[in-house]
Amino acid sequence: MNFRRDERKGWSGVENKTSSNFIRTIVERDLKEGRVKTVVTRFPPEPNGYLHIGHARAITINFDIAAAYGGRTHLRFDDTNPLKEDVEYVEAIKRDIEWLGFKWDALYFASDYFEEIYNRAVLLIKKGLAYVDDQSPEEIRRTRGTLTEPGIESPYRNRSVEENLDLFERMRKGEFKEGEKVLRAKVDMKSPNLNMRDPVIYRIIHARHHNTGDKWCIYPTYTFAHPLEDAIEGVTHSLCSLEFEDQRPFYDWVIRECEMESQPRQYEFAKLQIKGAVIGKRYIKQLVEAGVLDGWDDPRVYTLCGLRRRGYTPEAIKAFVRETGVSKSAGVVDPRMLEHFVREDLKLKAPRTMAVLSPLKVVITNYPEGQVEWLEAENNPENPEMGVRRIPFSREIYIEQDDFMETPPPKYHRLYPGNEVRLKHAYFIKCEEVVKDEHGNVVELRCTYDPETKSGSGFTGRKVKGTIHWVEATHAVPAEFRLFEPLLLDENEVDEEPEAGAGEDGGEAVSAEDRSLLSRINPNSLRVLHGFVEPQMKDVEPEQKFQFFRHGYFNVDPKLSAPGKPVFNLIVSLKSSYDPKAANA
RNA sequence: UGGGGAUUCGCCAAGCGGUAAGGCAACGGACUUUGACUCCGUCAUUCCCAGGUUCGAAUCCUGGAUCCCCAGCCA
Repeated sequence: MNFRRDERKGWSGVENKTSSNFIRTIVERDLKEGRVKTVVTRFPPEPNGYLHIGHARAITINFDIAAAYGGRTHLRFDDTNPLKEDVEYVEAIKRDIEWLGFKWDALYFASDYFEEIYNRAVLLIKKGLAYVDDQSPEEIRRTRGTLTEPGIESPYRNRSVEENLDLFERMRKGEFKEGEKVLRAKVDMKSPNLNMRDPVIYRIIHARHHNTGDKWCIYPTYTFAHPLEDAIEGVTHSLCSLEFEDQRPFYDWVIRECEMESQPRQYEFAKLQIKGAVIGKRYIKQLVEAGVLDGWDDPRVYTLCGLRRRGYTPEAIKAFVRETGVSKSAGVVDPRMLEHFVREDLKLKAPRTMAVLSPLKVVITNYPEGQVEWLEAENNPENPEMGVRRIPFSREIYIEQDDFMETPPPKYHRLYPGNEVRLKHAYFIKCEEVVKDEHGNVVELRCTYDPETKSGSGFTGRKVKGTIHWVEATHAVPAEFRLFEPLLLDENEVDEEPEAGAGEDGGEAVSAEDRSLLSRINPNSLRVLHGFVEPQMKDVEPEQKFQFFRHGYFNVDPKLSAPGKPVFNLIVSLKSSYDPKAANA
């Protein structure tokens, strides 16, 4: 075995690879042809919620592309709608990006550009390419046409430049009510692309903005603001998801007609979907309110704070996201791929320790009463640099209930009456007697040990098929274990917001979909067990990660764990080729 | 009878006219004081379908099929 650091993989064992993709191909071409000198990308979240694994992918793609070609990546809060945004989210988003390990080269707010964006709108008006429309939202919708029919031009479409300028300025001054007037780009009401049918580029919102306060009461729409934001910052490659493809012609129109010096280009890639993942804001909110989840950071949910609390590492998330690639075909990834990367990352990082999740008492009848010996145990056989620890052994220990069967199926090589197994780091023990309560439940095992078989003694007299873990009873630290299964019974990802229907944003109306979501919840998505861990685990730190021998990787829950009262979240179980069902069959 | 995209192994995904990378999963086997890890082996004569061009096509052309997105003063 080689424990030296692998340059490509680092200590985590997670490879930092990135394969070829269509965006890299484009960037390389742009660099080669000289269209672009320095690659500039951006991650532009709206501060209206918590980041999830899909964002982690967008973040990684943007930072990786820039890093690969010596460029820069900006973090830009796309805060053009004061109704939805809050500083709480800007802080949470920054924290999550930093946790992932990315450093933005610059941080901006779209709202910092409001004056500039306003001036570009004025330019459009002066060029006869934008007009103030007095139609109501309903009228605008009705006259937009349909997918197959062209739209109808607004009666206000041909107002004079002077009138438009005056009206737009008065909009800014707050002379009108919300919905009374909007500024529209004058493009083509007959375009087969609905986004070109005179899109609204400014609307009136009398609300306090988290960044600009009450300075503005008109706000640019995404459609208009985004290309300008990109151009102002000198973004060269504006990467977004597939649903914005239809938006690209207008994006280019804005850059051109607003006479922006910088010429960013938009490219779209498919969003990442994970089978069974719950990431939708509305759903999580609903499940928190219903008491199913205990917050945005519930370990069963794929928000970054949830994954973090569960115990997923940034390295694992990034490796996963990179392995997943970038393409234009919308696929659904198997969550086992993510699991693979945490196991891979934690393999060398996480100390091994023994934890009994469902204890069964074992008395070693031939071991002297009152005697305690301290055995040496390696902390990570795959990474000897992690050293050793001492663990107590005595007459009474706990083993896992699953590691004993009174009438075992074939090929069961754990404990059963008359069988001998090895206690990890300790001795062979043999089950001599089964103690039951009045209901016939097994409550205790009486075993004998063989002093000859002590671990490390070099004993080769005979072999046993099974090695099981255990915790010495008198030094055992009580601990809580939280085991997770997929949140949903079926495997469809829940990400997009459902049709708002009666309850617009934040509305409380319960739709049929909402009800059906509750009925899809896996009742076993959370199981809480109470067992024991080794004595040195008493003073464990939040977010410390361990491999519980023969179980899996666990994370110290930062919310629920308390000094002396550790609570562990199952990150991912170890793989296993042992199938109890098959064995029973 | 609108427009824009997609379609390569069970799942992601390279490939860009020269004869199908890789990862996940799965399945054999070796090793094993984790039924883990590791190791070794297997896993697309075929790229949605049908024609065509070419010495040669997953890659080019023609026609068709299926799926996704777009009618917010959301982003």
